[in-house]
Amino acid sequence: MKTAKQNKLKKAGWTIGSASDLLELSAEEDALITMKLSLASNVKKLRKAQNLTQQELAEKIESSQSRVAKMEVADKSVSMELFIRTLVSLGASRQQIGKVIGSQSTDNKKAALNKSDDLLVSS
Amino acid sequence: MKTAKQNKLKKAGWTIGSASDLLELSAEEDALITMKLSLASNVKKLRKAQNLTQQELAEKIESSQSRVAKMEVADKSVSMELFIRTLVSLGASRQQIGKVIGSQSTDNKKAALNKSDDLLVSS
DNA sequence: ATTGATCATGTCATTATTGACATAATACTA
DNA sequence: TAGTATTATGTCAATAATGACATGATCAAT
Repeated sequence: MKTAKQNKLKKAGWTIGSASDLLELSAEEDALITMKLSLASNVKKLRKAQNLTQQELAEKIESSQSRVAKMEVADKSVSMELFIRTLVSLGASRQQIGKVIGSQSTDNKKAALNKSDDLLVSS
Repeated sequence: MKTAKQNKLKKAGWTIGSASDLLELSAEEDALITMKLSLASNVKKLRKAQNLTQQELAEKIESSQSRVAKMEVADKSVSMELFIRTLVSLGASRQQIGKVIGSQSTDNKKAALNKSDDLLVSS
């Protein structure tokens, strides 16, 4: 329960903010970070499901490959705004995005979208 | 189906972006805006449910009364990030926030949170 | 009507987020 | 072994979002 999420976070540039000794998250920080991790893994999942390269997705959303990469590793420099705009561009509905935000990313592999639904193909 | 949402949007500073003659939203713009409208109305709803003034909420989230006001009218200058941080501060769970994002705001009165649940009291 | 409390709107300097670029690291294929 | 495609990381100038402040607008209650 310790280093699983935390390594990933330190790597992505997150400083586990305010509290005590080291690496203790407030419930609120945790909620935000959990959301971003889930958004990140779902961006990657949807991109791959549509056989897009990061470069191609970048063009679709009028951004750059490097920013897409940062998204997918949940770099702290990427905002909710960008995550969500990207998922929308990938064809995710509000409802699906809602689910992504409300669920865990299962930290590595298993994406949060499609726990019951399955992959959308979009426009 | 025309001026209901659109007046509110123009007032909040939204320029109905790219497309044709006037006031036509792309599906993607619409999704984003719908999310923000729903977030906005739920911030207001939760704040009131906890009998907080905008000023008090502002202190809680370390912001200002004016920014809270802008949130609640879905001003275009407020980001997803702030909406979500605010709801979290008001005690909303990821799941609840997910629901808010996935549902309509019913444009005026009826908030999206608690379609089945009901008001949370938080910390 | 006047006051007092609350909410709305405009502006601005500071900070955060952005796309772009370079370049490193990691696959994948031959 | 390369060689090529794809993804990761660092940096930075440009833009967007922020909190703060001033000032209006609304609404009660007396």
